[in-house]
Amino acid sequence: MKIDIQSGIPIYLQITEQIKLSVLSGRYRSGDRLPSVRELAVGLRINPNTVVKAYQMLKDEGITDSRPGGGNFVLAQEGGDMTAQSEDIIMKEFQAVIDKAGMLNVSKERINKLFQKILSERKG
Amino acid sequence: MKIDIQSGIPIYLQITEQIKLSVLSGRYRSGDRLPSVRELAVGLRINPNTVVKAYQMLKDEGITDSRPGGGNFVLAQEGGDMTAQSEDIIMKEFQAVIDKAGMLNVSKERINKLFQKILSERKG
DNA sequence: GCAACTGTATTACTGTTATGATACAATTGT
DNA sequence: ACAATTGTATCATAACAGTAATACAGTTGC
Repeated sequence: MKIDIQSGIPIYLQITEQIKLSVLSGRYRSGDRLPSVRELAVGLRINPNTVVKAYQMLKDEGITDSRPGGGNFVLAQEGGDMTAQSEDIIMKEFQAVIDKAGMLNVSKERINKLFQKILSERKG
Repeated sequence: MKIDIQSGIPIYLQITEQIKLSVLSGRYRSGDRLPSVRELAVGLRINPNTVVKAYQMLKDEGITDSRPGGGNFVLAQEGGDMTAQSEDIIMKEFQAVIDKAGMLNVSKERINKLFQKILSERKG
């Protein structure tokens, strides 16, 4: 897990975001245990209370559950087609970038040109 | 100009961001006067001090200049190919979305499919 | 000249984010 | 049983974001 202190995005949100992505990608599966509060705090060199806040949010959103002495565990994501959820996220982000490109007067053709250039550099 | 209170992004950053984009797009040209501090504050229904902070940042970055009693004016952007700068911004954002799609195990072909779907819905 | 506007400065208050230290109760592993 | 680890709770501190009210100095327009 990576935290960007400079980004201005609250650390606890960066943590929840990345764990959500990990669940969507299958990196975390139902029943898996997250790193303990103190363990993750040391690993990221942040305050344990910040991790607590992130874990509390995940619990509130029904993504994980926790037990004192036990840990934080990923819950089964009921009724969710993870592939569809992933693609929804990506499409929304594409929409935002395309909108911004429009504001900057970049033509549709040029947008596609730039995109293909970036995509072609990607492996897989 | 639009401000999203819910986004979590500081208002003064949203203002500087949008004015920078307006300069890049040619909507604001060298010598143009920005809305006055109070005027913009009323228009966006935010505190004048928040606008002051945004305008101060633009001044610090050499994008505008200000005179008491006068206003805030856009400075000529020396040595900058605005088209190139715009495309740089867009490409970096595409890169980020493609990276995230990769983390979510979306294939290169599928990424392109999703992108074309969004782009085709765009006019222009 | 003068009123109305401009940017700028100061002080005070609230809420959020993050850190730091400490404590307690429940689970785990041996 | 017992030590170590776990989540949880509390209190204090600091920095930042945003609001609010007020004041001052310079420019503009009539």
